[in-house]
Amino acid sequence: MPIKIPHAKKKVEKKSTSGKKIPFQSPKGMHDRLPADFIYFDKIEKAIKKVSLFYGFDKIETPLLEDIKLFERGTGLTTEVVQKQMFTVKTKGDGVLALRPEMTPGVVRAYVENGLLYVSNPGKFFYYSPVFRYEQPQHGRFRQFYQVGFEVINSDDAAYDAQVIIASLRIFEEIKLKGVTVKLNTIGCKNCRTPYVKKLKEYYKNKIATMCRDCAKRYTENPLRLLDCKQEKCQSFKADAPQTLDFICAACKAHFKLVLEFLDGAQVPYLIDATLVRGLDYYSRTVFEFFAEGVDFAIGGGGRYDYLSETLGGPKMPAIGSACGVERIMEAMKLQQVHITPKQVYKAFLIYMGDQAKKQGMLLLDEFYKAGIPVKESFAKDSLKSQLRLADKEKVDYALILGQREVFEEVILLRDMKNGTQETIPLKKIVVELKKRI
RNA sequence: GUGGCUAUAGUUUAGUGGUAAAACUCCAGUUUGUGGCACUGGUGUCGAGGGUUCAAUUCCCUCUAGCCACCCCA
Repeated sequence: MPIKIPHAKKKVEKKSTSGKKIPFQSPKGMHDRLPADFIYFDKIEKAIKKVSLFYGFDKIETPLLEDIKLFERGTGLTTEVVQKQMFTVKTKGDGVLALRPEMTPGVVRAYVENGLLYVSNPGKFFYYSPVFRYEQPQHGRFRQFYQVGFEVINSDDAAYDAQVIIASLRIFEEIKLKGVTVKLNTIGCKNCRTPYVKKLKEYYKNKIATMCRDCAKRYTENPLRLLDCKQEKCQSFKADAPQTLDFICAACKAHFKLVLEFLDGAQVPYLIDATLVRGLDYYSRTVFEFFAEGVDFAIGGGGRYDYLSETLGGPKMPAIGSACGVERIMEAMKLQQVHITPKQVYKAFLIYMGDQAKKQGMLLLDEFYKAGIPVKESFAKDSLKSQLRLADKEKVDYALILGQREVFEEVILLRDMKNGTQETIPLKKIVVELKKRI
């Protein structure tokens, strides 16, 4: 076997700029949203704005950082989200802030702190905001992600349980997501949950030995979650476990029944899932989750949080909310190949030849700005061919061609990109003429 | 936080212990001021760092990131 001996490596100076890379990456689980993604991102935002307008929700935005205690007390110390998933920031004093892992406690805080109780009661809000969770990222699971959601604060009316669900479904409808289903359950109030949990523990008591390890832990820490276990060996226990519906108090039962009636009235199809419990401590009564066809994770969820305000030291204010993961919705849209025709923003493209024309062209863009007509340009490319190629790619209807000759004669060529015809128009009249045509 | 798989151009993917390939995209050109089609050419420190070796993109280690399972959730 012949061995080729190579000559010494010669460092070749590369002139290109494209080979160099910045030795930084976006942080784990945090991603750039590039221009192309905004057709989805903006579509969802547009949908929540429209739905909110018609269902009477006002936009709210709270700080990215909050006192860590807000989440410890609100979201709950026993939750995974608070125990392990918060990004924390030390202030220069001795305070500790947390990047919000969810929106609800902040919104409730803002509602009380700003006296909105006297402005809108119940308070109905929507948000479209980033939240942060320190997790092991995976498909559909990120450390920074957007949530879109509704909150109705200071009402225990079942109509709002239904409305929050309906409004969320309307968003999915607006963005043409198919096969969205709602799973629904009630987990009772503070009066009836304790006896129920007792019952549940009684049922599971002699089964601990045969349950999975996590369930053994759940048994003492968060018994409700026993119902949520996905382990094979625990499934058989779940079937015969006492169901919340059979043990909740009359008031909770009546409330849940009302919610269902409102949903029935609105012809919303739903699925009652007795094993549905949620991961945050503050939930009570109605809880729900949204699923979309072809996506294996929940795209959203929510429920009542009748005691959250009290827990935070505020007034008694029953409330309900929902939150959906924007990236997960986007993923579902892509999977379902939801077709979005991007709006044609640019109807015309400015093409120049020569420095004089370039200067003249810049002034012309100002004219179009004043006239409210967006015109695309490419001042970095001097050749006519390149500029026309770009104009073609932009799919504009017209190219405005300004060469030396035209500058001299104070005219401009208006080229119809569809049929290739072009006419000469006095420079002074081009704004008016273009406006006429688009 | 635990276990596993992966990492080659902007993208999707070949390939190799002897300085890398295709398709699409992008950029430029195919003569003089006109896009789409076609043709020609260009753009890569093979994720980062270290080790073994005469030689590493290839083998080994560490790190980072992505993905999968668990956990949890949006």
